[in-house]
Amino acid sequence: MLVRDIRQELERYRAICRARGIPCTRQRLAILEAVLTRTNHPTADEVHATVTRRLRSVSRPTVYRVLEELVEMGLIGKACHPGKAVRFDRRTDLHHHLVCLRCNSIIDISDPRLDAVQVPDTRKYGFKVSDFRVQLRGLCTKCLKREEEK
Amino acid sequence: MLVRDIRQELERYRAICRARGIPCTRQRLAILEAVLTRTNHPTADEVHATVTRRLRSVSRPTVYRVLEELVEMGLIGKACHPGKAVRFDRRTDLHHHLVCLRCNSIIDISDPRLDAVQVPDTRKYGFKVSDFRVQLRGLCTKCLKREEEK
DNA sequence: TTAAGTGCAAAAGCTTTGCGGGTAG
DNA sequence: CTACCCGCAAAGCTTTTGCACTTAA
Repeated sequence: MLVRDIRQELERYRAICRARGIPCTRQRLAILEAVLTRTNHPTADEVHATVTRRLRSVSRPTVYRVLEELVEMGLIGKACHPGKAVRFDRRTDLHHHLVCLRCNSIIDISDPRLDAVQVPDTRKYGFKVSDFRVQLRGLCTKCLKREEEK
Repeated sequence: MLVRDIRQELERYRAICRARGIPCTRQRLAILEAVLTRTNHPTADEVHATVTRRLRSVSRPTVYRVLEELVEMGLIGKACHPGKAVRFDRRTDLHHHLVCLRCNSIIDISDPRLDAVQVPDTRKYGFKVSDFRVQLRGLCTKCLKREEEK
């Protein structure tokens, strides 16, 4: 993500906070910036590590609380993955994922043909679809290499 | 899954164990059966609860170990989801998921149009795709209802 | 018989909660 | 000034590890 776009997102966040009467603290801004700056799909703990590099003594509970709040606000998303720690996604627009079944890492991909998926009727499940992701599952470079070494 | 199919899968498991010289214990059979019998996508803990109903005193570590082993063998899969506890999937064939972003529940769906997704070239990422899932994300019946009540 | 599997206990890893002091508006 | 946020500590879940005993083949 470009520095310009990150600034813009942070400004948008400030506006939303003002509108809702939520205090826009240094911690909140640093946490959002940490997610937007990353190119992968970090866990809460990884975000915490990034944030504390700049702003010492931001606590883990605050990171968890704020990340959840940012998801609620729709500024970031949660990524679907096969592992155990929740992973966050700086992108909320239509895009897709390469998911490594060995190390659970996720890589973003964009492809117009994947965007063109026809969402089927899910009314019989009582389920309301808001968006979709195509997950291409397999092995990433690292895990592939380790596999070959065996 | 039909009782007949479950029997068949268990038999297949026995054969694989024999071939590999792995002891086919009561615990292993009970754990595989527990996953195959469920219609949802249980966590390891939920599998443990199901198993201990029949076979008292199967330990949690055993459930975790065996589930991982079954995934390695390709008899069951892991489901991608936005939550924190790993979820298992009795189906390993091509199918897709409705994923609730509120409660992380997963519902299987089959749709020929979703199966027809054209997998793009991922060589530039060094990533080897083995299969794919389309994840339709949104809110399940329960969470939708709770949302309306607010 | 014997190699491997299992249960137990404990530790490690991830996430949430409650509360008193601190701070943005 | 005041309501809300934050850090701390502690608890709660989820998963893994090491070891001695048991068991399938």
